[in-house]
Amino acid sequence: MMLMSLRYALLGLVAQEPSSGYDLLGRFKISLGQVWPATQSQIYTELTKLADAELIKVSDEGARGRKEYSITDDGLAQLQHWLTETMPKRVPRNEMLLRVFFLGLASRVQARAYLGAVDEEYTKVAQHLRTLGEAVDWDDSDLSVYGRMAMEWGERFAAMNQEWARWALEQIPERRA
Amino acid sequence: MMLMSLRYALLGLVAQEPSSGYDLLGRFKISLGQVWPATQSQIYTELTKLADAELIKVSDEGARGRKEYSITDDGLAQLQHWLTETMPKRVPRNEMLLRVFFLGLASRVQARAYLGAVDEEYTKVAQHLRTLGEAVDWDDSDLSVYGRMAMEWGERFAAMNQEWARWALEQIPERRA
DNA sequence: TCGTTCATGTAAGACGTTACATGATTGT
DNA sequence: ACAATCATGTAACGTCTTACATGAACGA
Repeated sequence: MMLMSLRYALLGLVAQEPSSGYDLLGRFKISLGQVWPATQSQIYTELTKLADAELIKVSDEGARGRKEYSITDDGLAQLQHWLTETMPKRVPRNEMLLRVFFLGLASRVQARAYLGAVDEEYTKVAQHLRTLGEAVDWDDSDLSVYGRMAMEWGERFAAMNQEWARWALEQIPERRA
Repeated sequence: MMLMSLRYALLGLVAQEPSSGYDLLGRFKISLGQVWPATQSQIYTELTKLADAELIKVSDEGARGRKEYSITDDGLAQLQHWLTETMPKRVPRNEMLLRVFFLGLASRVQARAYLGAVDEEYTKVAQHLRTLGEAVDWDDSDLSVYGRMAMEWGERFAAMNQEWARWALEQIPERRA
């Protein structure tokens, strides 16, 4: 069984609101792209496939060749199946942790520098998310509720990484014991 | 600039200890694979490329066509550059969170079931990591120190996800307010 | 008119997964 | 003898990234 998460990401966005490829590109840039990145190339290619499979259909055509897609009944059914009947099975890749495995090949100073950089990085992410969260005015719509949930996860993830990085730094004494 | 994390994962493992493809496959299965999965096919293909690029070399040949690789000076230099001079730039994909974005398309009952399943899933992961951590006897070698660091990250990550899932459940009242 | 934004599409290549294929060695 | 394990390699296909290519419409 193939995974095709991008497929469901697009199906989900189109289900929330009929959109063109260009619209979707923007929505990936500002929100979804932090959770499931996709390039312009990928989006247009997948939209064509989705339309061929009749999971979405062109519901409107506008200026400059704009094609607005809407979800079909079939598409909605598949989306809901994915959402409620399946669970993620891929082990997520983590490049930051991959380096930790090999930190023994660098000096203590370098290892400490790395962990310090991780701490700093997530401090920035945390700040960025806080700013973003304050800029949005959340209401009690589904989009707000679940959007905030994703945002909260991001904040907790950033905090967890910071705390871990600081803890990890303490495991490597600056000078040999 | 290409990313090639698998390349560095293999370089790192070979640097820690000269290994055959088969050896590496085992090490991915028990530890690294939780952070950076790789299949048998990928490992053998990449080892050939690495040897062609002279970042590793065949240092021993054994029974059954076994080829043991060791890292070269060039390979070690590139590995250390990656380790100390570069930082991850990819946005990690998160299929679990992707679904959260679209939970508004399911019923409250289904949304709650999903978050409950996330909680359960990470409870299992947490237990598994605890068991694993107790089974290993950690010493004060680099491999132990940094291995434990990665393990600690996993435990904190699992705990964070559990706490988040429980918090998220509270955001969706069982009955309409 | 001229730069920016809107808008779509394709090609090449890197990276990842699944499946197929083969055979030697070891232990019972 | 036979099963399990050790050991390597390739093919096909799917997914992702980078780059190329084109042009209409809008606003200053």
